[in-house]
Amino acid sequence: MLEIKQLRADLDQVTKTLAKRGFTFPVERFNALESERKTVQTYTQELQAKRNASSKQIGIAKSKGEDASTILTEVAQLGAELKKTETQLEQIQTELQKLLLNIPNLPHESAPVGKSEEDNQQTRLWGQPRTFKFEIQDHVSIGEGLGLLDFEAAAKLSGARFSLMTGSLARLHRALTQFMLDTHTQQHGYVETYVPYLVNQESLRGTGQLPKFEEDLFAVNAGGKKETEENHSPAFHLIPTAEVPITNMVRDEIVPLKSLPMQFVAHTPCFRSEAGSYGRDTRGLIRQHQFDKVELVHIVHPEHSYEALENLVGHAETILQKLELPYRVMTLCTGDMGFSAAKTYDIEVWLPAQNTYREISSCSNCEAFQARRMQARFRNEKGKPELLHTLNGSGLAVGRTLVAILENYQNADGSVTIPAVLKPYMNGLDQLSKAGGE
RNA sequence: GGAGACUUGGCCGAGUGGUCGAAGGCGCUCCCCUGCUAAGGGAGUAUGGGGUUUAUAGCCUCAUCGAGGGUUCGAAUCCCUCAGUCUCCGCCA
Repeated sequence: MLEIKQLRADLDQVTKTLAKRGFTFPVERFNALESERKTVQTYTQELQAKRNASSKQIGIAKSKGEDASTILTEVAQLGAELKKTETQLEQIQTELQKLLLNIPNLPHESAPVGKSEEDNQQTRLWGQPRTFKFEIQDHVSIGEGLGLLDFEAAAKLSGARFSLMTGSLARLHRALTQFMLDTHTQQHGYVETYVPYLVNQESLRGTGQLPKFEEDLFAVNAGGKKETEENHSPAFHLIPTAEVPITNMVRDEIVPLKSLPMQFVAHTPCFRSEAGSYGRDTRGLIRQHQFDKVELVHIVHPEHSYEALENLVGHAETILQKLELPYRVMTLCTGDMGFSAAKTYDIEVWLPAQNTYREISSCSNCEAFQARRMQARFRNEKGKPELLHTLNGSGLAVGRTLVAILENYQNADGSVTIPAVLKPYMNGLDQLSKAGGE
């Protein structure tokens, strides 16, 4: 959410900046609502002040044993008018709030201006894609060939966009998350957290998934219960990323200055409906309704958030470097960034079978955008509450990392070499092979 | 699932219809006193919004005592709904 004061003071600039990401700010509607709000609010508050003063008079009079009936009848007449104008004010503010909640964050000035994916800028390139002397397979053929990956079974259990892994492949998946968590907690100073996978609407509004992106989520109700009657909304949503529960830890909090910066890491499953991506990445593990991710979140002082963003990306990159997987870092252009982000780096890993780099991590500085929605603050140097800056990034998407390992570490005989850093997590196993089904 | 108790400011805790945004205590900040320490004295100490303003200064004002609704001229106090916490019983991994 943007600061309404900024909109009032500098609407032109805001509109221009938002245009960079292809968003058209509803200027006329905003101005109309704002001026209406101002009149109605001022009037309402005048009436309220009058009522409060008179009620106080009545109290004083009664305590002295005097007669208060004159004032009483006077105030009684205020009632209806007040109720009317209060209702009106509430409606206007709801409308304004709705408008504000649907406006994306302002892109940072360092974000390259552009329309789509095409305009993203390559910022770093690491590692050299391996050259294969044999006909390579994609991760689906490799996994299925080894008898460790079964999409048919997954489809039977749940449907499309689910997967089932068994034996050493399932273990490799687990090994990856352990390795990531250990690296981040032991080498990068993150606090490990275990979080709820079902969250309420306030949390989703806080990080920006609601109200605009409800169709991307899975909604959940307690057994037998339908949507609650009042607002027709489900009790919970499954988290689309651990960013939601972790970041919302500071919602409605004023944290002491000395507790900053905070760095949290959590491993969770993520659930996404993938509405609007029909037909895209239908094969394999790339785009699933359920996938695991190790998520990194920073809660920081506003002055240090861009420094924190660089660190965050670096932490995610470390994982790929240790796994010796080639990747590149892309700075997303204004048109390709997510709703809440002011600046985003994507890390893309090399996938030989697709002969391209694919997103495996997305690291964003949301500045105060989420904090303002969440009322997440800290007590600054002057002792005043001030909005925090929040950042999040994948470190990394586990399923896609698994895909990258299968494809980059594949051998001519269909086996897959286990990356050196993962061996300790695999009980010393060297490779995934048909016999290695455990 | 059943029965009961409860939810007030950073913390503890008073407050059952009226000058209550809220006594008192602790903590914290500043000042004074005491040559250190201990003790003592004084002042201050919630958050969000609106108006005014060059101003995140000041002034005026509104809202907030778990959340939402209601009764009333007036609600922390009364009524309803929901959420959460605690105790006991049942069930369960």
